[in-house]
Amino acid sequence: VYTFSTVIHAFFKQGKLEDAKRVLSEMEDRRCNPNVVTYNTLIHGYCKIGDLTEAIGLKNAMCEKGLVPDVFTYSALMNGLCKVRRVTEAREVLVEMLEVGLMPNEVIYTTLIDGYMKGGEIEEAFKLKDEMVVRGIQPNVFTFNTLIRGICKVGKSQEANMLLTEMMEMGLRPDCRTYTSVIEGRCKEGNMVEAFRLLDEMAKRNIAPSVVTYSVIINWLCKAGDMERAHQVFKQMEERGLMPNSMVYTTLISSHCRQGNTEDAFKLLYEMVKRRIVPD
RNA sequence: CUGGCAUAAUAAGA
Repeated sequence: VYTFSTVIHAFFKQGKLEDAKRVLSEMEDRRCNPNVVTYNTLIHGYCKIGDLTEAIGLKNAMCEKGLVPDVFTYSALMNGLCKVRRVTEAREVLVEMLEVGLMPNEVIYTTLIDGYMKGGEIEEAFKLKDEMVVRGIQPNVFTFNTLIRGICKVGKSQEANMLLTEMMEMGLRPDCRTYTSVIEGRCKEGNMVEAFRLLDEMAKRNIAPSVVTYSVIINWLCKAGDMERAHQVFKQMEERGLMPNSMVYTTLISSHCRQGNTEDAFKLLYEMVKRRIVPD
């Protein structure tokens, strides 16, 4: 069962839905009964491709076979529902969990919080954070990153800083994603000085910026029309040994195009092709 | 009965 489940997972990761299905039927042919993990893997796979009908069907099927859904089952389903903007239904799944006596964990709550945040229901997201604490579930770095990204998106950097402080007081170490969100929040306000100060602060705290961190800064410099500094940061990124990806190139290329500078745009396109970075 | 191995959540462009 372990082997089959692993193979199904691998196929889903590559988007090979048909192959995953074939493995499942082979399992059944060999009377190797799928267990909770097998079902969770399938449910997660269907959720990722947005096929909630199939995912929900599988959850019902496993119940009919006498298998009991666990937190993995519920979180996969909730995440799937959230990603297709069916947050209310995701919430109902949480209610169902509680009804059957399953204790939600920080993953469950973070999933829902993210669903509400991305749906613009910020107040509800924070209510859930309080609710999890009341239940004795500690928010973790994922939870804080989700909250911080959400409020940064709506331009509340001050509140983001308060959350940053709060998480550190809890003994949680902000990571690269935490900073990337906060940096984008500052960029969005047009406060590049603070954005660069935060990049510096990361270095001091030994938190390595990623390609995404740099791409956020590059993107906002481009938006401001400051191509010169955008390229400086691009260079800095490469000097740190980070390989630019197609997203970073797209940011620069489209910005050059908008400025009517097709020459530099093509230069970059050739450069990325030469470096075996596939344009998308 | 105890333990181990497979499955779930967070950041950027067009």
